[in-house]
Amino acid sequence: MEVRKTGYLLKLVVERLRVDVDAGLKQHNLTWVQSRLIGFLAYRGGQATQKELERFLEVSHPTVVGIVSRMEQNGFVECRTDRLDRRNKLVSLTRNASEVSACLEKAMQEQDRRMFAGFTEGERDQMDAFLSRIYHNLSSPALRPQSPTTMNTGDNNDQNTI
Amino acid sequence: MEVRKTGYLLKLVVERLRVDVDAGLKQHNLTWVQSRLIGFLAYRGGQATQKELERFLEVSHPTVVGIVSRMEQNGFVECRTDRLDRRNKLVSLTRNASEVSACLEKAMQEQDRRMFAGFTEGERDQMDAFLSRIYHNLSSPALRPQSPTTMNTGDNNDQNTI
DNA sequence: TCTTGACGTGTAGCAGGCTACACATTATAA
DNA sequence: TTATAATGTGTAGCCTGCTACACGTCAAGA
Repeated sequence: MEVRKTGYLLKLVVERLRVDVDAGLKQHNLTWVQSRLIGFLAYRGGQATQKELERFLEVSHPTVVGIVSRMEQNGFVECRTDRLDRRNKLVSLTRNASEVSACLEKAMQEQDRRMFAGFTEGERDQMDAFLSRIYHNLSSPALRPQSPTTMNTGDNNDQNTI
Repeated sequence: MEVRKTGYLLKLVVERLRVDVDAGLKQHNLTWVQSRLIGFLAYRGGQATQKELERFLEVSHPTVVGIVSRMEQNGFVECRTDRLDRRNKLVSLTRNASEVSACLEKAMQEQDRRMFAGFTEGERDQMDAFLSRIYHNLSSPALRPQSPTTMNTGDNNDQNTI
């Protein structure tokens, strides 16, 4: 049976990764994407607009709205309107979240260690290179004869340093 | 900033892959997982129980229930109770789905070609090997000092030939 | 100034994923 | 035979993701 190809293997690995990360994060009452949001805010000095979160997380804006509102409800972030541009909604870390933030960084490193146990430096680099090539293959609409849908394909987010 | 690691790169690639596949499948009013379900049923001669689907798709049973009921509503599958074991729910392809099935196989091959454009045979093999190693690293509970949660870690589905 | 467009956000509704619980049916053991 | 366990399915409720649409705010041009 030809169904289980590399693409599916990729999906399996990512799902396993998500489960794994979520398991470690459960004690903090956080999910993967939420922890990434906290990491980003911490890096940014504790504050960002939803638009910036959207670009960093690379998800749609309604998704950000949902995540932020849940995190606000759980006391991880606070929101207020930007006085300089009232369109912007400023999201900032609460004291509680800032304390959690340090643990998260450690947990991520542990995760990373686990994931690549037995890998040499060169193998990791090669893996990254493969993934980047695949990503770019899938991003380029040029090689795409089958369905010329005018989808989000030409999205100009490709300045991402992936 | 140390947030964009290989794990995240993996996630990005898979997301891109999903978007790409869904775009091609949209014309058939199907999603990725639905197309995989059809592929499996076709391979199985057109029929399987929900439990078998669950194992093949590697998702939870409520997820299967949702997918099957949506596909039933859209006329891709039909369901009936197994007379030999009334616990089983037999899911079978409709004539319509069988016709679509052939297109899907072709689309998947095209997808695969696109994804690995520029890869040598050896590089593909290496990629697969890397992914398998990562998968197993994440699956083994031995290397896991941080949170000894009694989660689904020890799941004995590891006879999967990944 | 006023209109028009761009931009950031919010809401509705959907698909796919999960856990936890409930229930019917079958298998097994006492 | 009957009680109990295992098995397959269903339901409730949650989170993450999407598209499509609506709305307020700011910017730029007429």
